[in-house]
Amino acid sequence: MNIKDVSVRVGLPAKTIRYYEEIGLVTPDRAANGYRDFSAAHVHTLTFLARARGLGFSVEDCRELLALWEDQGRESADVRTIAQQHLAQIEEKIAGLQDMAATLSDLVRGCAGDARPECPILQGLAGETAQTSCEKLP
Amino acid sequence: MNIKDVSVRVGLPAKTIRYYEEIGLVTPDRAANGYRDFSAAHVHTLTFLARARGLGFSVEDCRELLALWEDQGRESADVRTIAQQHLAQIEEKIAGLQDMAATLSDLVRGCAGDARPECPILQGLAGETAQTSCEKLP
DNA sequence: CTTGACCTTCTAGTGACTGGAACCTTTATG
DNA sequence: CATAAAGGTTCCAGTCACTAGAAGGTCAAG
Repeated sequence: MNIKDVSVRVGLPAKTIRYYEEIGLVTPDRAANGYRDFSAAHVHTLTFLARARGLGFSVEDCRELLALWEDQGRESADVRTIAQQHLAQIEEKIAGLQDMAATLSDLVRGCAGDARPECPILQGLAGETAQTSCEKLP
Repeated sequence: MNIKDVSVRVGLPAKTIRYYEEIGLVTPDRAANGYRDFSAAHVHTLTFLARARGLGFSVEDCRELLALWEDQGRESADVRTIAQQHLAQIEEKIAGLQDMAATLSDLVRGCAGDARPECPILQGLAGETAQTSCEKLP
């Protein structure tokens, strides 16, 4: 199967697939004309990669997961450990973003959004308290 | 003020501050010996940057916000617009991550974490249903 | 035979830094 | 006064995971 068909099937840009070959995540065969030739197994691997990357696993995580995936003798505990670590990271990220969102929406809520130059958002970003006075600056 | 002191004060690595100068976000003076010399205003700008970046604004967002911040005549509506767009982006990200977390924790929950080679996590990542059978593969 | 859609490789750019080398200046200490 | 350390400077290269674009080869349809 040529790269474009694979690309459509697994939902990854052709460029990305070539890149994955470059870094050794897939190694498609080559046809006589030099075109990459992907087997069903390669497509399966790429589907795996697309999904894992979509779930936020880093490429190096993916490499590890792929190795486990292809290793018939691996312990599912290893996989579970990686997944759990990753889950913890995601949850941390979510918490961080929620913090951000809360701060930002506080700032937005305090902002009249009119033509006056006083803007609580900028004041907030500048580290001031969200009041109009500037006298307490350090 | 020398770069290290600024670095400590605003909580940005010296390298980052130099980088911000390179891309034109701050332009500290220079002492006779060639050292960067930061005024209180520069420190204030960097504090602003640290905070805005910490809230996830891109450097280009920051450039825009800085311009608004320094523009006495700007409309607070402009700032509000940027902040709201950003807030929307953050909320999208959170939703995406929550999706991920849900999928992953489903997978983790389904995984015995023992020594058997069947692993629902890998099966899930491979796009299979989380059952032990492989017969329904496309 | 030509057109257009593919394919190939290669180089370079992105964002937002970060690390390291090579060298200069200031300050404290023996 | 010599020296060592702790700071400063510039510049080049690397990170991550692609992405863009150029220059050229190949293939199927009309």
